[in-house]
Amino acid sequence: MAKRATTSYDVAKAAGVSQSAVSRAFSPTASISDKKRKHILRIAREMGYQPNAIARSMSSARSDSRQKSGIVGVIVTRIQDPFFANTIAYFSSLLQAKGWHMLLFTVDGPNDADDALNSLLQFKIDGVIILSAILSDHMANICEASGTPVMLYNRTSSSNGVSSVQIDNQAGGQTAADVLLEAGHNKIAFVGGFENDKTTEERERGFTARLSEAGLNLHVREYGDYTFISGLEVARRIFSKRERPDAIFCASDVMALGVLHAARFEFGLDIPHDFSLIGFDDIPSAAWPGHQLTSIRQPIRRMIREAVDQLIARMEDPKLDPKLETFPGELIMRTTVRSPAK
Amino acid sequence: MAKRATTSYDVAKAAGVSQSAVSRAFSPTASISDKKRKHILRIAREMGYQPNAIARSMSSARSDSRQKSGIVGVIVTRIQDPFFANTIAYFSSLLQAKGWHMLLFTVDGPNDADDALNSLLQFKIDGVIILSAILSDHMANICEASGTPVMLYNRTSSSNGVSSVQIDNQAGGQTAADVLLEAGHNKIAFVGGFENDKTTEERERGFTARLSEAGLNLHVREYGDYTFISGLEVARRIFSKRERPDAIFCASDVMALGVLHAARFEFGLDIPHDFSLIGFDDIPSAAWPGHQLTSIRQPIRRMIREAVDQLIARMEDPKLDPKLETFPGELIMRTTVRSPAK
DNA sequence: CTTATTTTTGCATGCGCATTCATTTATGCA
DNA sequence: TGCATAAATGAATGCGCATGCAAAAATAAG
Repeated sequence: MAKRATTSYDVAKAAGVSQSAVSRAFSPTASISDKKRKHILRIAREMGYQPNAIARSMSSARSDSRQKSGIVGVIVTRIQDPFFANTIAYFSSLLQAKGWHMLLFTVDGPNDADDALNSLLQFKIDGVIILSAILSDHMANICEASGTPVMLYNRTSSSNGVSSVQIDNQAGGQTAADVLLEAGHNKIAFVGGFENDKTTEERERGFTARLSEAGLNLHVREYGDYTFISGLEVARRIFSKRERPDAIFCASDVMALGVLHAARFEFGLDIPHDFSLIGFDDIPSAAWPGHQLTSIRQPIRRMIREAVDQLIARMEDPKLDPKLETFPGELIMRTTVRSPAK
Repeated sequence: MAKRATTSYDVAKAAGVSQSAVSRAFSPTASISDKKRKHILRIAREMGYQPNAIARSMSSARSDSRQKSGIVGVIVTRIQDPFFANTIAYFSSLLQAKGWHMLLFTVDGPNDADDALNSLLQFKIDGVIILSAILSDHMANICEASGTPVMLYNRTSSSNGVSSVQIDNQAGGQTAADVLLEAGHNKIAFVGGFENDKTTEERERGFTARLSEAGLNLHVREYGDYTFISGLEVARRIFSKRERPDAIFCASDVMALGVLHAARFEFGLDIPHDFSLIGFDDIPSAAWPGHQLTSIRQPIRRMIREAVDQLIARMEDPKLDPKLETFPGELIMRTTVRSPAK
């Protein structure tokens, strides 16, 4: 029992028609009589025949200038992070709803996208989405040359042919500073993700710029790695020192929650009485009753919808120019920042 | 500028060799001189040539009985759930480490796997992993017939050719009951995921069986939908009633955390003084300082490793018989169950 | 009923690669 | 140096499908 899958030839023979007819039966726009199509589809179903998507994309390399695989490559870092998990989930459902498939590639660091992309490109994917990782100009050019549109999500780039969708990190940092300043704080700390991370840098820049305007310097600056654990550790370092800050801005909610848990449950501190805390992203757990974390929300649904629409448009019409879009964050006031009327 | 990708013919011409030579240069086992291989690879790199994986899997349909795409299909429900996000992340990294690619398909309900699989099968994937969804016998047969090994994760099945890896839900439920019984509780509640969900059913069965042995009936039984919000809602229902339970077993940590937050921060209850709480899965946030949730841990690393190894083995040797494996859960005692010496 | 037109249909072909087969070239051994 | 053997090479082929093309069938018009 050779497990060869049934092909269009098998179906053709069984239905007493040509292979072309079978092919046309499965192509909605092809010229074929209704009667014959129905007949073929019936036989095909009986035989459990499904067109081979691989072969299909092979042959479509003829007419089109490029093969169409119906596959979008997605490169992602830190998929276990709730923020990214949500993002992927939404990307996936949107892509799927529009008939695209998703080839997922996880990478360790933001600089590993190149290798992953190379690997993905072998599949002649129709487009790529890169989450929170950077792309070398070299790879961008290769994609451009092969006509593969690239969508950078959470990062931006000036390379040719690269679209991007991201949050306004700098403005978000400014907003955070405004809130803390208005609440009357002056010993303010910043907790970043990685030290040389673009996202962290931008949020920090916006934050410190506004502090400077108010004549303030950062009281402490610490870095974690965007995980809860690292938030915990950063907090332990911060609160073990003699002079504690009276406010902390974390570059991500996940880390902010780490700080919150360490402060409340390990140091017995009261938020916002002992210090104010503000995060970034507004992940679902920021809103949990026991957290009530004030945060800068990313409108991820809108952002992802935009990213997908944009990419699909470019996949369907390669001549379209890429767009670089930036969305504003939204301050979500909860209870971890003390009120100005202190 | 026609954006046709460079092919092995292009490289061959540039290198002054035959197309076969180029193909062989990229095939580690092929017979080709070192000198020529190096030369070809150099030219190929310069031209940005990458073998076309699609075409490669097309042609491999010749010798093998089946095409090899190097792609594993993964069908998953509720990807935004932290438990699943972690699971996917680990699946992805393992698969990738072994040179496989992952075509991800998200489905809404546990019964939607059939459609997804049909869609995936068109890509002549080499294997499928189905997370927490069920597969009809019909589809199982189709996979069997096409020689596509199936791995059911978190579910099991007696269909032909289907492997499975799952936690021992029933034993887990029993353990939870034991812990609560030993702590001296007698007004015990169960909170399930979906009402007709296999996982919930099994955990509940093990749990109530043990309670029965101790001469106890469930004090309350409620169902959510495996989300934090639903845990919150269930807790509100439970604690609004006059007679509150003195212990709650939740079919998942996510819901247990919902219950915990509602109880502590909306009802001002003390855990475990007012009631004991136990969850299932042992997700990372169960261990957060402010939660310290007692739970039944799933050894997901080991389980996933096993699932991947098993699937790969079957993809490489289709004659291997599928295995059905069940792993024991491990009780992780934290602080949400009161100690027996009350 | 004939001719012009439109719709259906099958044949043949190529997408990019891996591989078989026959041939050529390099290597080993006496 | 000569012959046997092994390694390297290129030409040709097919994987399963979509599609251009020409021929056939169906339909419309006269």
